[in-house]
Amino acid sequence: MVAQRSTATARRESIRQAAGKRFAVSGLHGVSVDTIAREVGISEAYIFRLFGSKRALFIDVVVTACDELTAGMATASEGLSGADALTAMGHAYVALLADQQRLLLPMQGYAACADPIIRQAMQEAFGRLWSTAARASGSAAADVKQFVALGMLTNTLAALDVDHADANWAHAARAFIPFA
Amino acid sequence: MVAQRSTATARRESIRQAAGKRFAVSGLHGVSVDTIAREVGISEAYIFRLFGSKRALFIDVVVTACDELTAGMATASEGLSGADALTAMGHAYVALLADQQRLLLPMQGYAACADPIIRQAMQEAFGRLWSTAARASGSAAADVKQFVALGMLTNTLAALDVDHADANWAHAARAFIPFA
DNA sequence: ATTAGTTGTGAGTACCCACTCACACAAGGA
DNA sequence: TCCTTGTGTGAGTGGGTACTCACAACTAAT
Repeated sequence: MVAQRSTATARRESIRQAAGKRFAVSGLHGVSVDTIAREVGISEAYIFRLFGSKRALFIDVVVTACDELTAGMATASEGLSGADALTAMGHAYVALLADQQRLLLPMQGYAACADPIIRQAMQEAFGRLWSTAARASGSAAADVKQFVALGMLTNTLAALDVDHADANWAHAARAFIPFA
Repeated sequence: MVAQRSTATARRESIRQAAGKRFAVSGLHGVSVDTIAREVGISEAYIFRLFGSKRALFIDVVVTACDELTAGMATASEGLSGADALTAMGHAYVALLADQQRLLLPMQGYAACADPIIRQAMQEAFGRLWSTAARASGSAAADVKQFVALGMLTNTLAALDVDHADANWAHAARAFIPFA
């Protein structure tokens, strides 16, 4: 019973899509490989053939999400510097942020850092993000840290689903979001 | 074979200790109730008797950690207001932060927010933290958000174990920490 | 048509998990 | 002495989990 043949490359991509969606909300240990396989419409065994292990798939997906954020910010700040660059990156961040998955995946990556191999990968990805922000903005280290900190707060608010929460603090938190 | 009798209250407390330690690094799904039970030196069954479910234990431990942070900040800022209050709370945060567990537990709570019951509890705990910061500092909403954002960044850096990382961005990140 | 390479799976294996329940042991009061 | 109350567990149950492997089916080139 073979529904539809595909190339390994294309399969890998649909697996990444489904895995990203699931890992983002449930984390590494909150979803089984079989669940992801069913969503893609293939067998569990084939995921292991294509990615080797659940951990490898997780790292692939999470690091990609981080690097997309980094790349988006680098593009946005091209030709700018200092506060202008940070503002531009902030806008880029907000634009990417419409897709909550991109915020939740890094957070699930941080949460899974008990595993040394995942931690190593996350340190590198976070380092690229930080360095990109630092390079673009010039030398104002304090601004960079505030910028990255706002990003982390945004991740947290996404996890808390503050958009659908109704409380005083939630309104206050939402109000800040377009952080330029 | 009964090693040592104890009161339920005391048992609950040692379970919270062990569970906090494990949940902090591995998250809700990264550790089994049996592992925690062995660490305490009791049977798995007794944990379920005392806490009802793994989720209830997780919420208990994580929300307690959040509220300890909140309480610490409230105490530190007593009698102060505005920037002074935020500075005092920052110092209090740094003091509590020596125990990384207290930072990692909230983050594991955010990461587990796919579960609506956990999300509800985390929203409330986060709301108390935010409101406390807001009340203490007066009305400068922007400052409050920056303050909370730095806290979130600190959580992330703890997860990444930046203290033991050796890279340019890691040095820069560490440099900021005593954020007054 | 045969071969060789790639895509894909069914059926495991060996173990782990949250949770339950009937029951045991201890201690104080009547 | 019995009885109640609270502390504690052994032995499950039913289902899940990551991962493996022998093998099938399709495709393209010779």
